[in-house]
Amino acid sequence: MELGYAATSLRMITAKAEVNLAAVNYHFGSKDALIREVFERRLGPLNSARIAHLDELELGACGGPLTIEQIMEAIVAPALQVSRNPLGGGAVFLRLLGRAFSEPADSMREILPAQYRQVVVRFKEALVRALPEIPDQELTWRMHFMFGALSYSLAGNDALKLIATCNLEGVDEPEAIIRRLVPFLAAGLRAPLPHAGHQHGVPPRKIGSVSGRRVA
Amino acid sequence: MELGYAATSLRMITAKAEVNLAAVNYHFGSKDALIREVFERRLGPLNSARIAHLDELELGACGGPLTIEQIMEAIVAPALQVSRNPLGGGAVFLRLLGRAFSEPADSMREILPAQYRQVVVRFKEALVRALPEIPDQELTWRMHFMFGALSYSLAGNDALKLIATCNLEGVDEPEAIIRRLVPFLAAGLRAPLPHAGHQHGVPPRKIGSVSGRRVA
DNA sequence: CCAACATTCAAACACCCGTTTGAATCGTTT
DNA sequence: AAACGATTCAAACGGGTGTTTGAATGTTGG
Repeated sequence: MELGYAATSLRMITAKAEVNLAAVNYHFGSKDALIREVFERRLGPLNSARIAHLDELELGACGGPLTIEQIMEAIVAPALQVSRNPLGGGAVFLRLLGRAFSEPADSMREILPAQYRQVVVRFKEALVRALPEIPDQELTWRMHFMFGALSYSLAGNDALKLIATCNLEGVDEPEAIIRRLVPFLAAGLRAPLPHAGHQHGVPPRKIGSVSGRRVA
Repeated sequence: MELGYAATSLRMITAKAEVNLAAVNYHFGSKDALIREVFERRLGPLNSARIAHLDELELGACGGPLTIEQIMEAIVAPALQVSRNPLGGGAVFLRLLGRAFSEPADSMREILPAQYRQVVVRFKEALVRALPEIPDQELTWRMHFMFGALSYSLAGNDALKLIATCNLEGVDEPEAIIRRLVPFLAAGLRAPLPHAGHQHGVPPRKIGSVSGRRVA
């Protein structure tokens, strides 16, 4: 979580765990297999809980579409539960998970899609029903943005803390982050379509047309 | 961009550049100084162009507040210009930049805040004037989300391509990404406040209250 | 109690890292 | 042409990496 996959050595890990270096290769086989195990143990139950939560909500809706807020609750509430339970990983695992989404290591690029495939399919279906006026392609993009903002925020990037002009209260509390993020994302998901007549937004031709040659 | 800072060796870089290994230490001093130079050369002009673009728009607005779309144009248009100019870095630099935001290397955590400080201050001011009804704290968070989603999307994370249920057209074209992202973010920035009064937006008791013990 | 297996451990292995060195080469100037 | 600083280059340096090894130590079942 702190240094990234490549820069974190097994010697650091085994020293912190007060365990012999060879133990990880004996019990897991390799560094790759170790990190894979971590995500299977922590992310597996989290994503199962998300799907279970969605199941409950859809059962309660009696076949009708859910609201965006309900769908996001099914994503977010299980994560908050993890963050509140130090034995199940706690807030530290959520930060690790956030970072994992932009981890360049090959192992991670295999692990995450495998772990999220089911979640993505189920939530996509729910979103399609909740937002019938948004085309499929567009919705996929918006889900992409949603996962991006969520993972990025949970990662709690230290670089961006320094960017903030005022002290952000609760940067380290997932609950505070999510309370702010959910309305933001819900509004984004519901955004009017760019080319759908009524909203002029930014004319596509105009974007990038103002000269940027004033660069110092 | 492909492997992250730690996993990319100077031997890979110098081999690709068909240059002697010692050249980077001779001309730059260290690996850290090399990557710092890359960002000063590419990100410096980009952020200067963003500020210049914002200046022009504010000049045209005659002291009145800008629209969200205009503000986002000032952020996005210079980036698109970079992406269209291979000599100035091209789309590859935008992807590198996106990744840099979640790069755990120490050097990066110094470089980015330094490069973005001015940009953040100016755009924050513009947003405060465009959205007077949003409290300062909330707006800082939303800017945070905005930068997060922007960097994440530009990074073009391969992991998430596999998550997509349908083929995303234009994943590799910054223009296509941004055309989709801007309305999403604009709507997010304008989102109604979770609670008209003060703090506790979503009642904490409700979110996450559905039992998650069904976890498999 | 002892054989048989499972685990721990210190040491070594082969390899890659960023950086340094000192000689060879290049370009320019006197 | 000679001298001199700037650059290139192959080689080496010290150190860190993931992984393997083989002996020592636990732990369990007959």
